[in-house]
Amino acid sequence: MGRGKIEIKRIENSTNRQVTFSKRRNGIIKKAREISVLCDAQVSVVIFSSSGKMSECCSPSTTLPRMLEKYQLNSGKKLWDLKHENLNVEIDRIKKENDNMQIELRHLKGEDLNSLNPKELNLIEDALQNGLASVRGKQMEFLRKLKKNERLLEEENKHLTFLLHHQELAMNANVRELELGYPLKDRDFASQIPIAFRVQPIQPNLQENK
Amino acid sequence: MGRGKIEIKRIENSTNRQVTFSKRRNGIIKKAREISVLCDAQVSVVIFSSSGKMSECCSPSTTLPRMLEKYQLNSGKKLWDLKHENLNVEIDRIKKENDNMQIELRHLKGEDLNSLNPKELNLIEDALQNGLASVRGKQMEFLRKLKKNERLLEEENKHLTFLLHHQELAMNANVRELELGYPLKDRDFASQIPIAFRVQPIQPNLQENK
DNA sequence: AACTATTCATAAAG
DNA sequence: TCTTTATGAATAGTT
Repeated sequence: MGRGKIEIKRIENSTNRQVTFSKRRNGIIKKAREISVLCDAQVSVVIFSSSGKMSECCSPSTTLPRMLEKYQLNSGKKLWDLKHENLNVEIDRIKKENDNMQIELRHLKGEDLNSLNPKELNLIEDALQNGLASVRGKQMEFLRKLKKNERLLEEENKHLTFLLHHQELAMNANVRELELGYPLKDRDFASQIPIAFRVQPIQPNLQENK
Repeated sequence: MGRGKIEIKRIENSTNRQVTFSKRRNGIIKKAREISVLCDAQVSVVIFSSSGKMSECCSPSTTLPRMLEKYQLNSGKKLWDLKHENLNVEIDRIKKENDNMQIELRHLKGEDLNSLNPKELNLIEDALQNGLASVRGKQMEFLRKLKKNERLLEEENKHLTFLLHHQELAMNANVRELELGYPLKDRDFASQIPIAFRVQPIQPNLQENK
């Protein structure tokens, strides 16, 4: 169809190839639409050009996924089930792992022990003792840290209290001096000291961890 | 194309429809092959007739699954990923469960305790103590069962020994009687007693479980 | 992208 | 279903 017959083999001229592709692709898609209307058929066409550009066409009465579902049913070939298979295998693997851990956890919590023999019980006992030792070690560590912290804060508190006391004494002496020297001037100097710098009661907000 | 132009609408005559389907389907598949060769394109055609019969055609350079993979990449549309999605969600769910259990297990075994606060440590300590109590309870149960069993076996042994002893005495008396009555006949009656019925030393093959 | 000579596809009939 | 055949459609090469 055209000015002369052509041989069905790859068109070497790139431009020609591209043009022919475009024409024939349109032709195929048109034909696909026609058969689907004329013959009540379901058609799916997917075409990739050599440059990777995609064209597709699917009968309006269906969708590509539905077509492919039917395809699998009809041909027995698997299109995506291979991937499913892999995922299912993975799921099974993890589930098994899960079950094993679940059992181990239950045993460590002292559940479902009836199926175990004395040797297995001993292993679990050892694991529990080790765990307990570690946990208690960590607790002791915490306790030591807290106590050390408490001690440091107490010392700092003592020091601050001492400083405050001295400052107060010095200030009182100063005020008295001012009162003697300039009885009516700059009298409320103390009230100009910001609240934050006044003496506060010691309230170490620490909790003992027993 | 043919004896007169046709309108593109469903062919009502069933036979005609079928014939036209067959012809046009062949035409489309031929065209698909041609474009794939001429233009170095990848083509996939899937056609279902109204009666459900399937035809397909795919460029020899590829496969339908690969085409569909490319299709998804290209179009962003999901063909089978909906199912994958579900499986992946399931996998994630189980993996998360797995991770949580793994962490719990490690904590119970006294590992990775640094990230825990004292309250959490206490909870783990409690769990370990409960577990230990249960395990030891079960071990004690075992021990009691074994000891009880041992006692029963010992008693049975004593009883059997007693019976054997008496039987032996009775037998000896009998033999003597026989020797006196019939000095030379049926003399080795004792040697005819099967080995299994002879007295055996008590060997309780029990292990103490400490 | 449009044109056109030619081949191809196919509708209808056998 | 297969073949034939007249005719419209598709398209290769050209502009």
